[in-house]
Amino acid sequence: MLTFVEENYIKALLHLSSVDRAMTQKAGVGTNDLAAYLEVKPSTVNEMLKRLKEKALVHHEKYKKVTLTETGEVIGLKIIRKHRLWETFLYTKLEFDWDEVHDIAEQLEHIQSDKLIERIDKFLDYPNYDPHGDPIPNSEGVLPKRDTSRLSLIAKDAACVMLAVSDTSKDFLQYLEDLGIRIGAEMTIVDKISYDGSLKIKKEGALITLSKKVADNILVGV
Amino acid sequence: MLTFVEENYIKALLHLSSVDRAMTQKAGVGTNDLAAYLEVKPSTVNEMLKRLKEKALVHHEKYKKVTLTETGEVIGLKIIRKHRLWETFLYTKLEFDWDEVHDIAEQLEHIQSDKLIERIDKFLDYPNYDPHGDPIPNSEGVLPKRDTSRLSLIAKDAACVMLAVSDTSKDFLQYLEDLGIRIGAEMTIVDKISYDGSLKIKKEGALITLSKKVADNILVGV
DNA sequence: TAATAAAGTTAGGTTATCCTAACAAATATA
DNA sequence: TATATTTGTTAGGATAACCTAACTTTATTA
Repeated sequence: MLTFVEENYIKALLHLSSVDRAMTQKAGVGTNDLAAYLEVKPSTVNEMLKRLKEKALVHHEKYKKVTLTETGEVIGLKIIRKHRLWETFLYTKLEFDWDEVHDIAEQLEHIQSDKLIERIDKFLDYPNYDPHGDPIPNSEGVLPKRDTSRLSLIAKDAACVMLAVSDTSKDFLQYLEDLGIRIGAEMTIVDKISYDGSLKIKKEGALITLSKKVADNILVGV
Repeated sequence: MLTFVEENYIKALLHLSSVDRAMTQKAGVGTNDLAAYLEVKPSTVNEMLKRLKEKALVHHEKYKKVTLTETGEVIGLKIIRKHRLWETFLYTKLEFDWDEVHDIAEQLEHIQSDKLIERIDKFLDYPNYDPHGDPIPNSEGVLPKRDTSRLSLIAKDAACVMLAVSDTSKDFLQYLEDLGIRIGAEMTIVDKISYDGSLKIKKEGALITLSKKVADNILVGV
């Protein structure tokens, strides 16, 4: 049985290594990056890594990068599963907004009961994606797969549909909400400004201008 | 903000002092009793009481009994409210059995979000009693009141309806389940055996014999 | 490649929560 | 009421998770 804090380290490692994996090939995570992400000091991380290594949840050699073991990754995926199922529950059953669910799910994801999470899954009718469009691992830890692309990379005049966001900060989510941009929205790229990478889209007849930063964090399918 | 453990001490104090209050007048709780209930050593309790006193949650003087302050009691009632609402959620929405809900609710009751608990309350349509018949404090901490009596104290030939249990152990709850005795069941006392205090009841035409211990833990209304 | 900067580690300290063992006060009983 | 028993407290120690400060290794760059 892992502590609350140990679970957070595992989850952080999974998060940081898949962020990485998207660009490079599976580099492992640095002590400092992990410390920054968890908002603790590197020495604290070091100590914890020692413990996680003893528990065979991470690979770690002095002065090298950290990676999760097979076991560590399975545990991490289970926590992600719980987090995303709870978010979905809060959003669909309790009518929370999509920018409110993350913080509460951060707490709920640590509840220990396999039976509970399977019942929640059933209660929600086995959803594949959470309110931010993130995939929910099934009970075996397998993620549903689908192709997504950053909106900023879509060609001019192409049509696409919004599938997910890659930033779940309140600021960003509330901004999208204000613009009426939500998951499932269909849009067409009307223009791309090469100067600053911003783009103009058409959604339900309306024209909207989005900065590159915003367009980078919107994931779409074609 | 209280820690998980501090919350458990408050809840234990509330529980032990209301158990007491039922018999005497409001005696306060002893260090040893609290330690036994929480399954820690008296010295640990002592240390914690010092901290809770600093936070103005308990009254405590050396070698005397402990009582909750006004603030402490309000906090305790809030935790009880959360516990019982979660139990009700698990029972009515996720189809858990009444002997399964307690352990999971012990974890869920520590989730910090007023909005969440109010939404759960609404989702359940503002229940007054949990699956064991225990009253759920409202958002002001006020308990719904009603008269109950131990089944063991009901007169021969009297009819009554089961309202609650005063023991929520798995053993007891499963035994009642097996006997088909559940909340809302109507029954009549057919016979009382003075030798051992056991009694014979009639429920839906069937005769059932209950030990004094069992009858003590069934709460009924007339 | 040598110097500097960045990243990672170690040593020693703090707090919350637990423990055991020894002691003190209060209560029960002979 | 004197003694024994129960109840409550104190002292000192352990572990998890954090910290700062000093140090070592690796990476960068002049």
